[in-house]
Amino acid sequence: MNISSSDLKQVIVFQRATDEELQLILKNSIVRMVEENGFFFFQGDSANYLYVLVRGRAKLLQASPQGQQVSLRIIHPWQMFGALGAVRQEATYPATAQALEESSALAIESGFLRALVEKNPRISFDLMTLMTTYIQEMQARYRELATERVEQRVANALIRLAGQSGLKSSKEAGIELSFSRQDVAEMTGTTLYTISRLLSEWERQGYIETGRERITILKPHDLVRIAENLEK
Amino acid sequence: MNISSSDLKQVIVFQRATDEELQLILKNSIVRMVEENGFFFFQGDSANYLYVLVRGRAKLLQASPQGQQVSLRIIHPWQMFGALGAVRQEATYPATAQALEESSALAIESGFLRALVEKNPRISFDLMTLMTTYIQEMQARYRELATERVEQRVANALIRLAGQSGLKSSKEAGIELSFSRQDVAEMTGTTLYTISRLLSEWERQGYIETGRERITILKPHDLVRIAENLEK
DNA sequence: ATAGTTATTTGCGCCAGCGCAAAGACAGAT
DNA sequence: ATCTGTCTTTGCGCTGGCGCAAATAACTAT
Repeated sequence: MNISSSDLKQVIVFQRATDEELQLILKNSIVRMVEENGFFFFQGDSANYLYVLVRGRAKLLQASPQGQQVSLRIIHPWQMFGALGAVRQEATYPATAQALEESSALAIESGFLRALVEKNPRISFDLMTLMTTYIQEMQARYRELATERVEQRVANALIRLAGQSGLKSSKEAGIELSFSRQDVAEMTGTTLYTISRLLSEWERQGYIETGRERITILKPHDLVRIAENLEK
Repeated sequence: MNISSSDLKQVIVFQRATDEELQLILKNSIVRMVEENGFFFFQGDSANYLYVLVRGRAKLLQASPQGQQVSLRIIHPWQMFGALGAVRQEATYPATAQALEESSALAIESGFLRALVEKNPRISFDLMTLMTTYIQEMQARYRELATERVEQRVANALIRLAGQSGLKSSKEAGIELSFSRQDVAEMTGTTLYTISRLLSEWERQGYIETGRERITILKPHDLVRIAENLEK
């Protein structure tokens, strides 16, 4: 896998970096390949690298002391992950990054990134802006988890996923998502069983079509209606 | 209320600002006084100011479209709030800030802050570091809400509040917190009724003592035990 | 094909927590 | 001292969602 500096421009935080800086980033990083279900790093590992996904898909997980886990975010190509730990010196990753399918990521040395951020205020500002969007998204999801019922949370999660990763497959065929029931449960703070029952019901209603590790959204508008939950 | 530049050094993000910068900050800001239950800003307002609380206590709320609300954070003196909106140009506040008691805050013009951040990389870096702590806290609370039972979440919330705002009142008398049952419910994603029942039970057990808008922690260690929930 | 592995579905019983309603407690104002 | 508004408590019934268990379906490797 060869990565050029023009590829790196797809990373929001590097959009305003100079070509020299991009070259330097490439020089101070390595590509790591991870097979399906493999890990880029674990919660608690010392945060020596910041990653940019270049191929595949991954998820960011947080585990409770008892071992239950929630999914914080799905990572798509050219998105950064592990940046939180990388900003502060001697930090550890607050979450685990696991590949959903065979994936590759550029691993940039944390120390190098810190130096870069110090020298280039535009990169620093863009990274900060990215962080504000994370905070807002987490706040919104927190509110959702606290105030909304499972139906609405799941509808919202599917809508969000459709917007991020949805491939409009052959026309009329709907938006296809590749996630297991367990994955969706971890994203919405519920259980595998409840998701299975809910998706079955939605399939009966004709809103979606399901398969093994696959959900195809046929009627996005109906999901939006459920997410908004006008009646109580 | 007169604020000196040395007061401002208590603000984490301004610790490494120069005296000149601090003077400039004061020159570009005004003090706003808000009575109990009053608002500094509402979710959706255009984010023209970033605030630093100088006196009193406030909470940051996020409301659902149906009007239910959750508390995202309790704000104590010399903490910043409304910073998220202030970083990006033409943003709106993602949450509402309401005073828990008569409070004053320094309102700093967003545009001025943006300029300051651009000029002083240390401030920018410290602000970014502060944001990483918010993200981590929100992620941790999200996980907690998704995986833990009410008892544990409430115990955790009280422990957190005790650490932040707890006054060790007269020795042996425990740590006193001033929050209504409704406040605690909004912090933990549950209801007024459940909090009331739970606190009554804990009072019977002797862990806490309660009153109108008051919770006194007598046995912090027992709360920690509940929060950790070793048995299922 | 066949066997083994992993993902999904569904019946069933259960209970944590919700939320109404009404009573009680507390604090401030007149 | 009494009134008024707000906060808190508690009985009661209910239900959304959990989670076990067992069957079934779908994919993988031999």
